[in-house]
Amino acid sequence: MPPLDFLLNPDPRFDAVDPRHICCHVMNGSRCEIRDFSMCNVLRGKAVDELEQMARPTNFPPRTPLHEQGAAAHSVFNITAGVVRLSKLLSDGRRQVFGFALPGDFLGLGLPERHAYSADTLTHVTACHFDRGHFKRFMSREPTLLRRLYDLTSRDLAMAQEHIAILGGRNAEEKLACFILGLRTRLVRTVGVLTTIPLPMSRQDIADYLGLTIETVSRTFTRLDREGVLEVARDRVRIVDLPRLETLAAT
Amino acid sequence: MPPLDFLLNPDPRFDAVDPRHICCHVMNGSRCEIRDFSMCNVLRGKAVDELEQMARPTNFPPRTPLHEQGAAAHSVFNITAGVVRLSKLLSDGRRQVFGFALPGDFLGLGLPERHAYSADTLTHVTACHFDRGHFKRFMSREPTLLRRLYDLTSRDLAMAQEHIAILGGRNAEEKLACFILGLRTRLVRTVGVLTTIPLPMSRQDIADYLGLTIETVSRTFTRLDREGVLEVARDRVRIVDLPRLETLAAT
DNA sequence: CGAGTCATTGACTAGTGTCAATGAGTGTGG
DNA sequence: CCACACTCATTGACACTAGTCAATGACTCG
Repeated sequence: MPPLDFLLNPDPRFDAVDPRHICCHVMNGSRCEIRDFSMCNVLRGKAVDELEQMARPTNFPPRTPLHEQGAAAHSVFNITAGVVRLSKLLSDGRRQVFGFALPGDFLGLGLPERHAYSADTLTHVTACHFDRGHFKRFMSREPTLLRRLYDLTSRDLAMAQEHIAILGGRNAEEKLACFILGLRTRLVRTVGVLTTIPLPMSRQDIADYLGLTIETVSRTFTRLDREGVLEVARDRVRIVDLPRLETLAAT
Repeated sequence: MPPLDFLLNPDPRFDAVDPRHICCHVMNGSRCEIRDFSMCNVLRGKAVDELEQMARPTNFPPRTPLHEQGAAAHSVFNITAGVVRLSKLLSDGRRQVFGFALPGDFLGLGLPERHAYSADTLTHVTACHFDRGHFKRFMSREPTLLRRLYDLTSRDLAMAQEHIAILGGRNAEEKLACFILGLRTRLVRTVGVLTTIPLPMSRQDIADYLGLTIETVSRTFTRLDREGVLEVARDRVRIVDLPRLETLAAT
């Protein structure tokens, strides 16, 4: 799947690129692919250069923590490639997955003192790394950026409410349909419309996102496959019957 | 329950009070009870007066809509007394309740073009009503207010994530324990610590908040009552065994 | 090639949902 | 003031979805 290369496999030459011009103007030798929809797209002129000076481009291998729940928050991140799992380990041993951050997503929106949840890479990930203190001060000098982050937080809140509605009263089939279609929608901005949806997360991650068990996720995938709605593989699903999937999701 | 009068029964003489000084300084002839923790508490001097000019104090009887999901958003509200249910009717006929707004809460945080959900009063409610356009312009002139609303939105996002964790993997007993303790915590800022928690919402509302049915809510209340954890009445519960309730909630 | 991880499948169980009847509380009109 | 209708909550019987436990299969990595 060539259009997903960008998402899943950042350029290995990344490390060689001049770090002073990676984040908001130039990346991998060309224009930054995510700037159009990223948090920094409201900045102009000198402010962009200033943000660039602060940005430290960073490369994470798969299954690496960007930050841990409860730890003091020193950093905020802007994801430029790859997929990050946002989750929290609860006191009863269960893990709740809140979502999967994609390129263009900003981690650390509320600028909290301590991270409320953990962020771990599922794929190779490249991200612009900012010192939280520097970023906070920069934000208070730049009301347009503050306004932008406010809107992004509002969007995240709306997404969380969608998530609540999915968890609140749906059966396993409907939950899974919502999950696939939600992922599909969010991938549009980076890779365009897809019929094959990559699943870089494990069945356990999907189960923890939907409030199900891994067995139920597996069985439900199998059933949707048998019924000709999806073609399920370990790391991707192909949408065979979009109308029926949409009927199941029925938001 | 005298300390709950403020929450549930606003002063009937409310309408008679000089409307020019109701919202942020003076209410019911005395200092505004919610200003300390409300969105406007970051404003000083002239800005407070300006906000007051914009605020239209409004009185809503029980079971009245403040706004409907999907409707164009003309207003934002700051709740000064009473309880408001935030919910959304889904396409399958189910109703998802996202939460219950209490005095000091601000409705319309993202300043969206259209309301994403409905807001209906459960009790008598008094609220400062603002024209959305005026408020938006005022906010862009007042970075401290923008910053404050940003923080409030981040707090709402954290609450939504709590809600997700509650819905994600708990049984009915744990969900109900979380609900009661969550309500208790949020009531602290207005009425102080309580052992008797008022329940102005119906069993159906609780069920729709927790992703359960009304029957399961009822049965679970009955069991917690039999086991000596709660004393359940139609419109309130008394916490008899707080430690056991906290064990059940086990966040 | 073997160990290890992750996903699938099956058998059984437990917790909720569904359907239906009863009970309690509230408001209205005679 | 009481009777009635109406709404909401409780309780019971039963069904069914999803969870639990266990075994097998598929894939990856050294």
